[in-house]
Amino acid sequence: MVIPEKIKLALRRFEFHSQVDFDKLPMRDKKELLAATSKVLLKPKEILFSQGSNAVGVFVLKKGKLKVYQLNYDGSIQILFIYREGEIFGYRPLLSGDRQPVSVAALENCELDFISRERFLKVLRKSAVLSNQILENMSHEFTVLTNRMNVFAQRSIRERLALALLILNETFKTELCGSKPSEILINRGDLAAFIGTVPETLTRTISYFKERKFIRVNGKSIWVKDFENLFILSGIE
Amino acid sequence: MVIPEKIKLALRRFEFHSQVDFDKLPMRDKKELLAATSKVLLKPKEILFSQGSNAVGVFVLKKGKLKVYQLNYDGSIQILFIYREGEIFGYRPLLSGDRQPVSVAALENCELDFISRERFLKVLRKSAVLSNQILENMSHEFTVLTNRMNVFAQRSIRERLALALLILNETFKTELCGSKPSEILINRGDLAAFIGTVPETLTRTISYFKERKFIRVNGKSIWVKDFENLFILSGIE
DNA sequence: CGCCGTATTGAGCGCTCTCAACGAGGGTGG
DNA sequence: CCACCCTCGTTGAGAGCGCTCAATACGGCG
Repeated sequence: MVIPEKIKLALRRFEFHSQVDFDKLPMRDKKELLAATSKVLLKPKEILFSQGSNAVGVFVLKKGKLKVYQLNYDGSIQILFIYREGEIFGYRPLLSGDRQPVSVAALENCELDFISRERFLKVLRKSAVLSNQILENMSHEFTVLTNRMNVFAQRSIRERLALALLILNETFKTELCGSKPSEILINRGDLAAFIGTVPETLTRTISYFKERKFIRVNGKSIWVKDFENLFILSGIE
Repeated sequence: MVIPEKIKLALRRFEFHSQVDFDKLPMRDKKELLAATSKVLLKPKEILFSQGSNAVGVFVLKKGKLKVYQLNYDGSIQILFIYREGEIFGYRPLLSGDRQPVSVAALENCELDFISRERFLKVLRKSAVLSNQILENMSHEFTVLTNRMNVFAQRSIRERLALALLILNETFKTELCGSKPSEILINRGDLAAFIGTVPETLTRTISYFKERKFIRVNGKSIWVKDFENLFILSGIE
């Protein structure tokens, strides 16, 4: 079960990897940045911060998965990204001066490092290596976001789910997986919010994929079986 | 005809302003950056660069309007942003090493300055002021993009058009307008591609707004008449 | 065992797409 | 100057996707 190179390559346009490598920083900067981090622990569904709040600092996700989402006036939610271990986030509103445009909550038990606004900005201002890494990350993420926006604007639910499953197969990858399909463990409501639909429609589309043996389902968990066909269905060329 | 403060404030979450202020740069950096720019002129519909090409440099739009879009495998296009005078763009793929994720073409006669990849990166690497401005810009644009993505994923065509018209009212603002509504001059195909629909549906929705006197239409041009109601309709709270 | 939240299945409807025809406007050539 | 064409915009009819509402099944937990 090896994912064809062609698919991996195309998927990169849709995958975040906001993984700043602190080891590349000069030792002095690294120490200053990481010296005074504080640990944050979250239980499933616990909210880290909410849309509209002021940005207080930067977080590094050490363990677990987070959802980043927006709440709409009608109560519906849209999940914009799902972060996995290693991801650094929360720096964008710090830099632009905007309020938090999103809310962040835990999908499972999470462990995070918190770096305060002041400390982060101080190191950023003087460290060219850090600011270059952030620039590089954000540039890529911007590309990813434009690609995803196109998908949301133009594609059917079936196409979006096909793509979402390929993305989540990466997000849920662990060392144990190797090249095997990941166990995508997420409840229907969250998955629906991620592809921008309602749980009923999602369930029907999942059944459609299951019938055609594109995926395997067991309880909440989903495994991709047929990467080729999901890729074709996703229509990302 | 004054736009209520509340609406202006909410719209900021959806407006780009990638306007790097070169005057804030140290004179030496500014000179180095701008010394060797070359002028580019575009006629309407002319393509500046295409999706998948390598990033060759950075552009500053001095005059005119550009569309930034993606072409889908089925031939449909999605306009992601519309740039106006003052906007700087093209630096993101330079920084992330991605290929151009988008194509750029002129909506009207355009005049641009071109800064080569090497020169831009050279100045960026040593100028903290420039890299901070770019960071700040990109952070805000990221926020805008997440907000727009949510709209595309969740909202009806009517809601999207209401929002699009409020955004374009800003994009098409000139000194002449003052606080008066702008003349939004864009053909139906492009406007449809901007809100993620087809021209037929767009026309019907425009008629709907026209009947209710939310907008005024003359040929291709559209003027917003009722900001309050369009704002409510857009559902961005 | 009963309860509550979550997932599935069904029925029906409305929005938006597709396909097709027609109209308006601008440019070109006779 | 007029006839023609080509593109763009509008209008109409019909179909299908995806939403809502409602009922039922499932599963973890007290």
